[in-house]
Amino acid sequence: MGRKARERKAGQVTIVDVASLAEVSISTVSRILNGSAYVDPEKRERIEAAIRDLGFAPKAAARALAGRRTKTLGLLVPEISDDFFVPMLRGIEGAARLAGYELLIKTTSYGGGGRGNWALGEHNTDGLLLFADSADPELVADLSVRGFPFVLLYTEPPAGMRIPSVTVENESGSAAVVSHLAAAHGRSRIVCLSGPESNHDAAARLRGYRAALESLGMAFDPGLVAPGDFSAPVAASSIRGLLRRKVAFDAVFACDDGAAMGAIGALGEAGIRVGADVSVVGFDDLAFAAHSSLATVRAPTEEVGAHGVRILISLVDGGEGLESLVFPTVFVPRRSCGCE
Amino acid sequence: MGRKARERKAGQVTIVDVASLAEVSISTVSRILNGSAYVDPEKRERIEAAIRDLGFAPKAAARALAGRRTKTLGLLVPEISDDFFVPMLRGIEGAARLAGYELLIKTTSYGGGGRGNWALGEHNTDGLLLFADSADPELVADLSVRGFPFVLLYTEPPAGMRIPSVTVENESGSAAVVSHLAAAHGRSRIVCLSGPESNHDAAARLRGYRAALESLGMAFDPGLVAPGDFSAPVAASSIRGLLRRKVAFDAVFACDDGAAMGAIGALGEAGIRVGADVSVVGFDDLAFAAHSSLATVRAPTEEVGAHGVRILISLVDGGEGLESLVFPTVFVPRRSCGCE
DNA sequence: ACTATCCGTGAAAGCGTTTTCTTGAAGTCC
DNA sequence: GGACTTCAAGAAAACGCTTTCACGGATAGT
Repeated sequence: MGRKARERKAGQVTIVDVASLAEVSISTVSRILNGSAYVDPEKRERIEAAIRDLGFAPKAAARALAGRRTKTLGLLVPEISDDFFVPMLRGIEGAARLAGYELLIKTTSYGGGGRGNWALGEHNTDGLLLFADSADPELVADLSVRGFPFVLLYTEPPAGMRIPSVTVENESGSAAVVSHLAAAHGRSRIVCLSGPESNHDAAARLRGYRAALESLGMAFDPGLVAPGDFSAPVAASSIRGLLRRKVAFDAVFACDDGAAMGAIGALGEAGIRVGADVSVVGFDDLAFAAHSSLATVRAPTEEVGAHGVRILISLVDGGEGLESLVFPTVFVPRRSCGCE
Repeated sequence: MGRKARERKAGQVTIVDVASLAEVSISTVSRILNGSAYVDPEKRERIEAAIRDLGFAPKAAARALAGRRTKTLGLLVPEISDDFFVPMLRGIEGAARLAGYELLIKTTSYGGGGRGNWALGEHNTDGLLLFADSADPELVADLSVRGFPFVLLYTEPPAGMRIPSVTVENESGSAAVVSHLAAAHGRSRIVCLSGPESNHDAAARLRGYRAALESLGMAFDPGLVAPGDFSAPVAASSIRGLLRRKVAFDAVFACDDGAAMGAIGALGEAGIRVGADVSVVGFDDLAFAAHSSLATVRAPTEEVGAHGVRILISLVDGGEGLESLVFPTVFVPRRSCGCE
C-alpha cells in the first residue's frame, strides 16, 4: 500500500533554507529569483551560492499560488497522435519554451467532457490554445465571458465573437488545386473528398473547390463530392464506392493528405494509374507527402502554432493583441497529380 | 504596460464561495472534491449543486501546494517534432490521462541545460519520463540520489544503477533483418547505416547486426558501416559516399526509418532499383513506412510509452514496481527489401 | 441507563512562494 | 546641518487548498 515513500519530504529544500544559509530574508531570495528588485551585489552572490549549494528549485505550485500565474499554457487537441499535429506541436512547443512557458497538453477525444477541462481552465494555465474541433462552442463562449485568455487554431470564432485565431488560407489553397488540375492536366471531373462536416477547414476547402469550379466556368456536380473524415480508410471506401457506382472522374482533390493516401490506395486496387489516369491531390503537406510523391497544398502548420502562442502570450500579458492571422498556403505539384 | 487586465481576479470563485453557498465548511467541500471521506448525502448534494452553479474549478496550484503532489508527470525528450515521438507520445498521453495525470512536456534539444530542468524537477511534477538521449547521466544520478521517481525510455540505466526502464529488443530485431536479407534475398554485403554514437538504440542495433553476421558465418566488414544520425539527409549523403567510393553492397540496413528513406533517395538518384538491386530495411516502422513500402522492424513504441507511464505511476504511489521491460520487435518485410 | 466507541463535521494549521507594508539607514536639498 | 526623500531589505499577510485535530452527537456494549 502507499504507506512508504513519504519520508522523502525531509529532503525538500525551500526558500527558507536558502535564506537562512545566505543570511538574508526570504523576500530577498525571492527578489533574486524573480529579478524583481535591486539587491546588494554581495547578498546576491551569497544567495546565488546558497541556491547552488542546496540545489534549490522553487516549487512551481507555490509560485503559481502566490503569484497568481502558472507560466503554463494549455493546449486542447482532439488527438495528439495525428501526423498533422507533429509540426504544429513543434511550433507551439518552441514558441512557448522561448517565452518561458510550460506546455500542458490535453486531448479531448476520449472522455474529455465533464471534469476533464477542469485542469486547463482557470488558473491552472494562464491561457489556452484550442485546436479546431476541440474548440467546443460552449467552452469558447464560457471562456470568452470569463475573460480567460485563449486563441483558436485552425478554426474561426463563432459569428460575431471577436476572438483571436490563427488559420490558413483554405479557399485559395483548394482553388489553386482546382485551377492546376484543370489548366495543367485538363481534368474536368474532379472529385472532392471532403472532411468531417463539423470541421472548419474541411468546409472551407470544399467552398474553395466549389468557388474555383464556378470561376472557371465548370459545373459543380454534387455527385462528385464524396464523404470523408480526414482518414485513409474512409477515403478509400468512399472512392471504392464511386468506382462501384461507375461515377466518372479524372481527378481527386482530398481535403487532407491522409485521405489522399486512402484514395491512392483504392485507385491502385482498381488498377487505375495515379497521376496518369487520375490525378490525386491532398492538403496539408504532411511529412509523408513528399516521400509518397503526393501533390498537395502546403500549409505553414508549424508557424500557425508558433504564432498562436505569441498571440496568446500577449493576451496573457494583458495586451489586446487581437492580431488574428490567416497564413497563406501554396500548391505543391508532385507526381500524384500528373506532374514531373 | 501590463497594467490592465488585472481586475479579472474578482471573478475567481474559490472553495470558500462553494462552502458558504452550500452552508458547510470548506473541509467538507474538500472531502467531496477528493472523495476522501464519507459526507452526508444531503450536504453532498448541496455542495455539488453549488460547485455547478458557481462553475467552480479547484486551482491545481493550491491543491499541489497543500497536497504535496502535482498529479503531473514530466516528459523529457530531445525533439518533440520527430515522427518517432508521435506514437510514443500517444501511448504516454493516453496512459497518463487514464491515471488522471497531466503531462508536462519539455524538450532538451535547445538550451535545455541550466535552469531549464528546474520545472521538471522536484515537486513540479510527481515523476519524470526520460527519453533516450535526454537522460543525461548527471541528471539521472542526481534524481536517483534524491529518490525522485523517474523511468528511462528507450535506453538502459548506467551500469550498476537499478533504475526502471522500458526498451525494445534491438539486437534481435536487427538480427532478424540480417537473417532475412541473407536467407530470403541472398544478400551478402549488407551496409549498416548506423545512428548517433551516443544513442543506446543505435549502438544496440549495430551490435545486433554484427552478432547476426557472425552467427551466420558472414564476415564483418567495417567498411560497410556508414555513419548516420537518424536523419534522411545524412543517410543519403552517407550512401552517396559509398557509391562514389565504389564500395560494393547489395543491401542497406538503416538503424531507423528516416535514414532508410534517405538511403532510398540516394539509391534512386544513382539509378539503382531499391528492392531488386539493393534491399533496404529500416527500423521502427514509423507511420510513413507502410506508405513507402519500406521493410522495417516494428517496435511497439506506443506500448513502450504507456508502460513507462504505468511504471512511473506505481513508483510515484510509493510502490517499488521496478518492472523494467524489454518489448519484443518483429521484422516487417515489404517491397524495399525485395519482398512481394 | 451510563460509559465507551464511532463518525461526520468544523476549526485551524500548514504548504512554499510572491507581494505589500514597514522600517531604518543613507542620500539630498536649501 | 536639520528635515525630507529614496531605497534596500525584513516582517507579515495573502494565495486556495488539504489534512490533522478536536468536538459533539449518535450508536453500541453491559
